[in-house]
Amino acid sequence: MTDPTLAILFDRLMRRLHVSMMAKAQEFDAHRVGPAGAMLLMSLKDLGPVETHTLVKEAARDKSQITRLLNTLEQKGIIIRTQSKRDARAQVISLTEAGEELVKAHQKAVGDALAEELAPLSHA
Amino acid sequence: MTDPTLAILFDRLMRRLHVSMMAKAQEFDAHRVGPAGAMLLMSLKDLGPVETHTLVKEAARDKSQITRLLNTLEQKGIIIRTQSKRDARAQVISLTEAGEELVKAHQKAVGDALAEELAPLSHA
DNA sequence: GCAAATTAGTTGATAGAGTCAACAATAATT
DNA sequence: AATTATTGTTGACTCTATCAACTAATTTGC
Repeated sequence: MTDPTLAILFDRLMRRLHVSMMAKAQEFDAHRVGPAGAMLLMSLKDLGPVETHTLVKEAARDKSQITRLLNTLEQKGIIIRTQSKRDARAQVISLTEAGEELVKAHQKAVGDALAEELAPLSHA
Repeated sequence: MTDPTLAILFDRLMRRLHVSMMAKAQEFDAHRVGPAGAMLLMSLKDLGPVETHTLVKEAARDKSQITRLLNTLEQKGIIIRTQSKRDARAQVISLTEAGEELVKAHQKAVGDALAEELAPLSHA
């Protein structure tokens, strides 16, 4: 068994990160994808074009939620869905150019915010 | 700037923890306080009896939500609110005996789940 | 000591995220 | 070939988050 207060620390960290990001959202979140969208985009950036079910596992969210997130991202021209050649049921999700731009901004913002939040904890 | 993928890892960890806890909830969450309630109880256990605003800062949640969480916990006999002597506006929140029992079970469950989730990551 | 500003906590309204079950289409199993 | 599992979508519902307004009490600044 691990110290359960670790979970509290992580929870608090993520919460602070969340509010910190929301506070500065207008600076980088031009397309208003929100924190959930940002996480998904960053995963997509790391993984490269992948099928939806891979994103479901990666993001540890319900598949229904991923569907809906992808819908809004697609409408905004941030990702595109293409038929998978391997599996006729599946779709391959890719970042558009606009998506690539956006995800860079998000990565920077998250990285900066994380650094801010972690700084006071780094000696603990 | 810190590596933003760290945020994805934390997010995923907390999400997995969440589903893991929900899956086994009937084993320990007799009062059905849910994940949010569990976190609050564990904070309260760590801090000892404190005024509400301290919990607000600790949990990094909106105060309105803390109020509502405390309402349900109070109704279930898990916490009690007493007038603060220091400040007539404030209340001191304490765990009842039932609360103490419950929080121990939660701490164990969170600790175990965390250990499970961290195990495969420990060499990364 | 008193008006103005701040803080503690509650309530209401609304939006967002999570969960769960059902479903159609395709793929894998045996 | 028939059964079973997987992929992704939709609908319904609950839970969580956010924001503004409000009362009451406390600090602050003059």
